Amino acid sequence: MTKTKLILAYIANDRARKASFKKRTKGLIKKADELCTLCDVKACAIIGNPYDNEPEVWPSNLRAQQVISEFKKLPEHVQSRNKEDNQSICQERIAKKEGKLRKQYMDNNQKELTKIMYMCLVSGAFQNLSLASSESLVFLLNQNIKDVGRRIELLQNTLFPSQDNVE
Amino acid sequence: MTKTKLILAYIANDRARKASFKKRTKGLIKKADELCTLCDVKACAIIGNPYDNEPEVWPSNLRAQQVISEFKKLPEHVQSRNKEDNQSICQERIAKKEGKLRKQYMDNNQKELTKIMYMCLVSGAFQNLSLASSESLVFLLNQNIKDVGRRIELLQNTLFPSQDNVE
DNA sequence: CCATCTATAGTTAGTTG
DNA sequence: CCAACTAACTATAGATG
Repeated sequence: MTKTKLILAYIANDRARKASFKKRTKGLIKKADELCTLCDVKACAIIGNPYDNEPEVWPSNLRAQQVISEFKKLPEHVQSRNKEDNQSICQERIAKKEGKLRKQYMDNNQKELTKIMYMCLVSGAFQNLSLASSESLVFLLNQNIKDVGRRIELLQNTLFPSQDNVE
Repeated sequence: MTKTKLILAYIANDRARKASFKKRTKGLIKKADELCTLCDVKACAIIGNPYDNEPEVWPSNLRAQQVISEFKKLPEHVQSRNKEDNQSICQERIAKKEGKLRKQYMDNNQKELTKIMYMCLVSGAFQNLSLASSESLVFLLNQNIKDVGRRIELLQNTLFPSQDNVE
């Protein structure tokens, strides 16, 4: 990331990949250290090192082992939540996410239409629109016209205030 | 970090600490994901979660276990490097770092002197300097004078070039 | 290979709804 | 509690020595 926007994909170039690995591993460990200091949590990380036989182990071999052994005690807890509960919690979450997704769809749709509208206004070419797009577009244009009307009214009130409109 | 500069210390405020924990844990996992994608490495992380019985385990419980079990196979390798080697490698590194440290000291010293020099020039008060500082200062001033001399020469050659100096 | 630099992308503390 | 926002911050790709 940076100089050029990050493309999140395997870096084919060997040099670049190695450089990235070193920098990012260092950065990751720094972040982990910060988290530990700021929030006083126990944590560990193991990062396979393609350029060395030994993986990067943080915060230290020993402490990692300790965290891991605590972690291994847990699987029972995980299963102690009964399945019904898990299912209902999941479904709740799914519903919530779906709600957000729908909202996104609508936003996207709105933006798409706005784009089409501007393109039409610039090119003057309205003939290639589908009926559905046309109808949506009419709606959008009407909305914009209303917005402009409101804006004009507001400006008139600001520039030439009457006693009714200004305190 | 941000809005206010990060103070790397335990966050006493409960709300702030929890907020920080959530944001940073998310950020950390994102970074780890990126590292995996970009460099194709195997890795795992376990982060104790003070607000939940279960720790954050990344990339998944199962994959973490796999990475850990591979990691556990390694201690032999670690020890297969004989101690002599380890020691000499360490000493090499220490020597290198010490070299850098000395360089830093010298740089610092130089900067300190430059600061003193400017303060003296501004205030005109040279009487409070130790002998050592005075000697260093004289050296520094002579260097600066030489630098200025070279600069003058360079400028003269640029402004009034003679055949000898310009191609 | 490593260190340093710089511009830009990304992260996040604090705030607000 | 969560999501969104913004203003500071930090991280890092790419270039250079």
